[in-house]
Amino acid sequence: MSLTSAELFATTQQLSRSFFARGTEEVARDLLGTVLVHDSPDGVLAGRIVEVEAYLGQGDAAAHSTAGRTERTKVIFGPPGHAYVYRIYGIHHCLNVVAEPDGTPGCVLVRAVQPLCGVSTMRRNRDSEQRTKLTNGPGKLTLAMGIGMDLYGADLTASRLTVRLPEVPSRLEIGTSPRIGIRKATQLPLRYTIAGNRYLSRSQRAPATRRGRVSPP
DNA sequence: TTCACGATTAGCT
DNA sequence: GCTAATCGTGAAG
Repeated sequence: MSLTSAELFATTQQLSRSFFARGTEEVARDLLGTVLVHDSPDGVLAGRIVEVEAYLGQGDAAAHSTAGRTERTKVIFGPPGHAYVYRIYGIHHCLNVVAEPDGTPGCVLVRAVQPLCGVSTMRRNRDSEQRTKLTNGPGKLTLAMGIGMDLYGADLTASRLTVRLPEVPSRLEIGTSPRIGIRKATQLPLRYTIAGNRYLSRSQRAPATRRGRVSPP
């Protein structure tokens, strides 16, 4: 289903800072079902968040913040509700939502959304037709929605990039599984999905199939 | 200055 | 299942 931007704004409300100023895992789960909105030069682009991953500030070897505060990761250590955007493999961008109170690291990777607004623009941005494959991956959704490094640090409670809560809440069955594509801390169950949603990056994944040494018997 | 690497994707076999 | 594409970041020299 598609919405006009007027319908979108009429049926959702802006999330406040306090929503993001909580534990990363809690924020991650609660982001499912909310709507990511980019008021872009090409019009309003929006998608319902259906898949996320939590990256913890402590005890999580896979999190970028584990190496400490750097130029790239400084926003993760700052106030919650801001965008951590980074480039991966020199090719794609990934979007994270900063969680936890100011000074405490923690963020949530947005891995997939369900297109709601501006679908024709998303098709053009992605040079792809099939609706379910426009935004079903972290690199795909940023391209489809026109999200790049210019939005690094953007305030998700008041900027061109925001997150909004549907006024009519829906009951969600939340799936939990290990995170995808990482080399470290591969077993932690920090990936959350809206179970059975058609717009997920993968419906299910077997336990890490990364190449590497297998311990001898 | 150099260098290894990665929270991905598309297009193969 | 396998791999190329492609480059900013950050640590080391």
